[in-house]
Amino acid sequence: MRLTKLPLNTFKEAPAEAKVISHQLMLRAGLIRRLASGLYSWLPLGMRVLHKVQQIIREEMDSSGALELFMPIVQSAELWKESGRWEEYGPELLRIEDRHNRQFCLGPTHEEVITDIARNELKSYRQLPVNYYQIQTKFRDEIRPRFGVMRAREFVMKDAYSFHLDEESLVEGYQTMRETYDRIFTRLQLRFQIVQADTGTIGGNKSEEFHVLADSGEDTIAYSESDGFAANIETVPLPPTDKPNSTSKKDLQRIETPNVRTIEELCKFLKVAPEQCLKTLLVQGTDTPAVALFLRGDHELNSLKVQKLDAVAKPIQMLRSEEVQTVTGMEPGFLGPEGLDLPMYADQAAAAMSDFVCGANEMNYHYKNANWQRDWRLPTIVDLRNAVAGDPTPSGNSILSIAQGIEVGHIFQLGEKYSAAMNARVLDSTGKSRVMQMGCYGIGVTRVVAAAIEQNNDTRGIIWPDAIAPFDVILIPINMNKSYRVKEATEDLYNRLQEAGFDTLMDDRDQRPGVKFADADLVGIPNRLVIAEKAWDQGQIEYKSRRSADTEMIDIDGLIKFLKTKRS
RNA sequence: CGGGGCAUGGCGCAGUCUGGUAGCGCAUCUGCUUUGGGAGCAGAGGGUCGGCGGUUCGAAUCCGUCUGCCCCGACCA
Repeated sequence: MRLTKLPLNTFKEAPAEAKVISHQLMLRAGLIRRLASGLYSWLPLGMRVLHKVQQIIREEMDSSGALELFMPIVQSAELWKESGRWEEYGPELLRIEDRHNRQFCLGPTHEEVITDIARNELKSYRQLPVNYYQIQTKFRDEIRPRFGVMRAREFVMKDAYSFHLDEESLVEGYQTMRETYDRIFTRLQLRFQIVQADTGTIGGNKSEEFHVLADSGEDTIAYSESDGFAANIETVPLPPTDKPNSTSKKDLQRIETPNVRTIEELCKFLKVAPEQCLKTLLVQGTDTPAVALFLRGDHELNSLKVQKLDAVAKPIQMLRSEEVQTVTGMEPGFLGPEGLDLPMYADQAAAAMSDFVCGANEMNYHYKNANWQRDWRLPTIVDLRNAVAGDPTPSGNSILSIAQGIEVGHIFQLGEKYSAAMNARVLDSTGKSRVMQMGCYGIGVTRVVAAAIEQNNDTRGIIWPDAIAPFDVILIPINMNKSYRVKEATEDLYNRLQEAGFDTLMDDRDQRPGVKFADADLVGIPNRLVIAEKAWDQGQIEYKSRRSADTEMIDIDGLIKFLKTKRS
């Protein structure tokens, strides 16, 4: 590709709307443009990257034995009613009507459609197992799209669905996909981690997520290398802690704390650590206006764990400030265990506290040196919090570390959730009709691009992994317009590189070298060749890897061979 | 949806408090010079100041309202 044939607008400054580095760089380098909130166009340069990612995914899916197909984005409401998700899915499902007032939705995922296909096409156990996949646009009307393509409303996803006669086959198929994903993300040259996960709205039994490790990731992962354990933090169970010794000699003190509402303010005001504070949260109850939850001040509520409590209404909802007032007569910020006539649950760590600080259930007052049992009945003790660094692993053999991750893949053993609801059956070898077992497997294709940039960038711009770079090599001629020899050499080199199978970009623009270098760095092409008269006359060319700071001189004769060693 | 902020040429911003007919940098176009890390000079084009309504002799600026976007919380590939 000649740069004079590729309209490329790069920006020195990132648009103000972009906050994370991948979003900024994708806009600056001219990969994507925003149409509306959560909707992005992919420009030609970005499209090349997207294609390379898709190509790798296709190759690995195909070689795993999966079969590619293509399903509509627009799906009929009947199918969704059949699976029960028309009601279940909520406002994230964009519902539309056609001219005949028939109801449709934009597919956020394709379980319903594929199950419909499967029940029509698959009749016999002899046809199983089957794994269908597609690379398609999905639409989810996210409450808050953000970070550009990383959490867009419209995005490209590779989704695969496997069908099996029995659970054993499902587990086998799942394992194959797990290995396939491992190969895909390895080929994409991403640093990733497989973690145990919750199944969320998709449903099913077992599921694992593939996370690209990056500080900007929205998910938190707890792991221990020595223990071989990794899980999404929301799923990590925590072992019981020791019970408090209720033999404290300190007296309960009531202290005036004017306008001190948050744990942070409380710590500053009373000069105590968050670990000594008790946090009281009110969530909506199933049969009661509220349920009180107690956590240690430095801990975070784990909403999945909370939702397992029967007394808590699902989905979990924190009481709003006014609701807290109606229920307790108190503003949140001064809540505590004192005299609360509500179902109460204490996290294990909160229950183990002694001589703690907590709200006095009276405006502008807190208690100090509070103790369970002596001062108030100890609530039901449950596991309510997120793990933090230093917590034990479930095996108890090691200690957890915490990292941020971007979820780029998710694999599920769905079981019979959809096949049973939609009556997808086959005959087994005895002629008996059986509900098929299903697995489903997703990769966020557009998200992978953003994740790759999050992991690979510097102050100058993107540093593409070789496997997904829009071009392998960029040619930068110096003074091409003045020097006929440079022009000729560049053209010649361009042809030779293309023939040798390198995706080559030739910067034939009439620009100063500085501009070309800056754009090459910003766009992040892995290999750069500079053609200058003097060196060329000596049979040499300057090479620089995007990843390294230094240049080296290469003999032109050995150039192609040299570049091949650079290609992984 | 709740809380906070922003909206001025393609991008980044100033001007708004204190009303007087729109400006800077980058980008774009033309010419000359320049040519190894985002060049210099000279010139040019491009804005109903997010929309609507009001106050005023006069509104980017004041008031009302709507819309869009960004950030913080619940969703997810």
